[in-house]
Amino acid sequence: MRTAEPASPQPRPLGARQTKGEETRAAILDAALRHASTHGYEALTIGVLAEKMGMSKSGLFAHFGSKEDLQIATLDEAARRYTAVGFIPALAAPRGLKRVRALFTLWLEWTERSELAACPIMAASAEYSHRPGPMRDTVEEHVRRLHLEIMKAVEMAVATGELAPDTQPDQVAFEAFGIIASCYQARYLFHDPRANARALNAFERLVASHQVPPTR
Amino acid sequence: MRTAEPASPQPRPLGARQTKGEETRAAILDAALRHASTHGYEALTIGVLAEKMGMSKSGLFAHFGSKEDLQIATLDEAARRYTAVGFIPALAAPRGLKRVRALFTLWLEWTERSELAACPIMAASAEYSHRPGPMRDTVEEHVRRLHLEIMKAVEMAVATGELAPDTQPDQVAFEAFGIIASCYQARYLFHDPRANARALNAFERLVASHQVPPTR
DNA sequence: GCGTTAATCGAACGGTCGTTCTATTATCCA
DNA sequence: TGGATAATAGAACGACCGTTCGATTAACGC
Repeated sequence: MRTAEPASPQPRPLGARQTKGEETRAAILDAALRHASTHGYEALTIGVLAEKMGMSKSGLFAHFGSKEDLQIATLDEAARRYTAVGFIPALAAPRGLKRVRALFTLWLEWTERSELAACPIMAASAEYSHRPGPMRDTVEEHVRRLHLEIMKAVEMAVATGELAPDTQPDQVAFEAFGIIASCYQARYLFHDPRANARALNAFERLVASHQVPPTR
Repeated sequence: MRTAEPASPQPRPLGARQTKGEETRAAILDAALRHASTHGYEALTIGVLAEKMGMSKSGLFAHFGSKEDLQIATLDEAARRYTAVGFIPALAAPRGLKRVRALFTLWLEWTERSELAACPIMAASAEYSHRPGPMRDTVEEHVRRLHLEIMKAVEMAVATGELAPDTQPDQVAFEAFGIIASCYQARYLFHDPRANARALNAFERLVASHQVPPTR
């Protein structure tokens, strides 16, 4: 399926100036990400992207070994941005419930903060969860990693005594993912202006149900 | 975008035998639904479908006015099946919490009961929620209808006194959708055998949090 | 059974797809 | 600044896309 191997050039020494090629590649991935987040990863065609970038098909193609590599690189770029915009900042919150809350709220907001029309990771999850292949493997890895991070944050909230000791971190992560997914549906399919409020409401009820009861 | 108008033939008088054309069309929609539920609606190409059916492209095409009509007809067929398999049977349960529960569990199971690889409605929701057009409008209508039905069932459970009077039916529906979505992700992306158990667990916690407290 | 209409086929259309070449230009390091 | 190399362009490929059309075959109502 793939051709040669121009896909990922060696990472340059840190701090080195960006090559023209790296610059172009980054610009392509930016356009690809925006396009994929509204039209899906399968709609990432070389021709459309090349026209959007004002360059030739073959010129654009040369930055990636194949269309599949372009798709994967776009998905990886999405994960990189989420990590930078929605995850790392949440680690500034102190361990425990505050960090869990920070993770959730940033997660809700990162799409808008990144000026994307939708969450490109959840979109990829829906698009590829049923289709074996490298794209499915990649998105599974990214989503699984996020799942684990949420579980870790919940575990710490149990350790600090803010959440009940019988809290099941994986169940909490499962339900948190559901709230996010439903929020996206309310936001984008229903154009419901109360989508975020509903999500926050659901999250607070989720947390409250695991908080250590005052009596007993 | 569309050609003539062979799309939907007049509905025959009830009980009349099925025309050869209607039969073929139904068989096409069956194949289309199975294909779309794993590969997405955008992957519903005339050529692939024709080969799957063992007929010519133009022969298949003649049953629909355009590719878009085929996609919409496939989505409508999905909704029709869900209604028959996952919704109507739930109405056999008595009004109140039992019916809410029946709606939820059937909803969880209808995909497997229909031998589909995924829920074609949630898949369509994810695929088109960001893309204006007839497909988006159609899926929005179907999902909205389901949303309303769940709200109605919850309202009845409030009326029977099984759920607290301050229960917000739309919030419950919002969270129920989330649980279903997360279940699908766990099932299909993670291959988590406990996906259904997690979903039922989450649903029971959702219901319990709205049940009338024994004291107070 | 026959005539009419419905259903299907086969070939062809202009387009776009991903990909491969070769040639040309731009960038970068010594 | 020159010479090696990276980046891009252009044309072409075979394949498939959705769609049209005219011819052919099947199904149906009388």
